[in-house]
Amino acid sequence: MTPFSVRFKGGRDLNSTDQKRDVFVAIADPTRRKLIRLLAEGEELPLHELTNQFQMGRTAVSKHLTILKEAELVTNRKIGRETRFRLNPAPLQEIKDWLAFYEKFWNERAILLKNILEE
Amino acid sequence: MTPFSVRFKGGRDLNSTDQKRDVFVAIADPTRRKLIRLLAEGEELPLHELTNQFQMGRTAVSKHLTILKEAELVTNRKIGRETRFRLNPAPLQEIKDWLAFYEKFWNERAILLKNILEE
DNA sequence: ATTATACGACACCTTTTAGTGTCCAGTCAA
DNA sequence: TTGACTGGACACTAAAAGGTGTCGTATAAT
Repeated sequence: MTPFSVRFKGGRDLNSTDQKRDVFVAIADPTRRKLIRLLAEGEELPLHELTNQFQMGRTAVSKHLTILKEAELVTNRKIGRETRFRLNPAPLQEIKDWLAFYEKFWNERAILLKNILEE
Repeated sequence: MTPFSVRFKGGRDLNSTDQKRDVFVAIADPTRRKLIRLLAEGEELPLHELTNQFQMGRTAVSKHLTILKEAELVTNRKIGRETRFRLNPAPLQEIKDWLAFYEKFWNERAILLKNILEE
């Protein structure tokens, strides 16, 4: 193991580990959904303040935030000694689009059920 | 009366060990999303036919279907020697509701961005 | 009656996930 | 300057996830 293992996956630009996470995976974890909720309400929050809202340690929360960041659901910047996080809801659009496709199926189903009941 | 179990939102339901899976987790896996897609298009499909659509073995597909079933996204019944699966899109409503809450945030954000651009 | 198909139930393996604790470096406050 | 916050970077671990192969048993086909 090299001390600084640089791994670009597909010719990514920039320095940081831009792992490109699946949004579906990102929102699958309840802790991460709670983080999203907190950031939606709290505008911009530092790590330690977010950590206060959980029973787990700072490291764990930080990791969750990293995953959210990789899914681009969150951005962060350093202010003094703290790192403040902000929600970016845009990637949720993908979920919405995915759902939209199936919406017609549960409408069809509802109509079907209604017809059956009317017989 | 349908031969397979009818389910309601909060109500208890019939025989099996209903593990109650998180819908968010259920849709996090791409294989399971593809299964949902196939079942949406295919009405009612047996396991072996679903398995044909993947490179993995039958056992793996079956496990994914179990998870979908535990999330109540899928129902199944035995016809002769085959087990046929059917989509139940209803639980997707939970995802939709969850998204709806954040929709206002990305609208606010869009408005904010628009205002900035107009300056 | 025999053979092929479909699938549940296991046992098993590897990788990922979600958490921990420790160490070190900036930053702020006294 | 000293000392307390804040958090990044590891190293490590237990459990869950996602696969595999095999065996036994209904069912269907010949």
